Amino acid sequence: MPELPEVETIARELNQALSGQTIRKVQVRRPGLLEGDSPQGFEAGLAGKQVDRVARRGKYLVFTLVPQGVLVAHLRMTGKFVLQGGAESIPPSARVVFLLSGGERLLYQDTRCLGRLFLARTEEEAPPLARLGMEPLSGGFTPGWLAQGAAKSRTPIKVWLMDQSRVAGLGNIYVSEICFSARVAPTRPANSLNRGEIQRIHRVTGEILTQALACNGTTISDYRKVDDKTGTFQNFLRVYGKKGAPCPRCAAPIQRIVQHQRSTFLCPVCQK
DNA sequence: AGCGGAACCTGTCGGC
DNA sequence: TGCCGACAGGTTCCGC
Repeated sequence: MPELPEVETIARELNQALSGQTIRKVQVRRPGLLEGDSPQGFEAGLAGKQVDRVARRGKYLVFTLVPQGVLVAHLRMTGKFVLQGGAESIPPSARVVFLLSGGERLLYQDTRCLGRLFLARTEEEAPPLARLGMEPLSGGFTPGWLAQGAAKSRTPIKVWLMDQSRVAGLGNIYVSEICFSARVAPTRPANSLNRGEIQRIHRVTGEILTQALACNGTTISDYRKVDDKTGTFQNFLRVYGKKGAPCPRCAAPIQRIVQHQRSTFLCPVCQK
């Protein structure tokens, strides 16, 4: 479910709520979500650790622990972290329960159980993080960098932008929106984009992610903030999920196609 | 290197 | 009402 703006929103809220808190006890109710550790090893590795900070890398959440260790989480499609008071009842979709020293509980909920949690000694030692590419809101994400990478690949630009080892954090919703705003057909081979098109992709990526972040992300069905509230960027989506609706630029009907087994939404008239 | 397809899971919605 | 297939903010693995 969540892409960069949603994961960043969650990371900020978790950082605010958890910094300085100690994890008293952990209950793993769905062992299949863990990578590497047994439930016992995972629970033992976290009990008594203090959360120093929570940050985002790509679509991963990284909890830095004191005295040492990191907890890494990927929410995949339906994962969410929710804070609740100790008196509330724990819902069945809570797959991992973190009991905090302050009496609150942090729930990892995940209907589809596709998410993954694991422990590592350091962020550098967490293999999936090492494979991530450029952060699209970082200074290194420049038109020049984009042009150089795209020039080497015949992969459709939508699929190229979603490859986490190239650009880390973009997913199905935002890439459809980026291609639409940049007026580039998502099926275009990455190496066919000219300088102006690369520059437009670069510019609108920053604009869209920044605006989505200001909206606390996009809620279509599952995504919730840590306080269980929704994001609001869905009100600004221009093509995602809008098959048949008039294009906001030229009024032609928005089309849905499938790329890489995922839905892509586009305007067949004004995206070239 | 790169691409397509299946697998991992569960829930919901639309059509017949 | 009920069943069946399609679809869902993602990633990884396998075979060609």
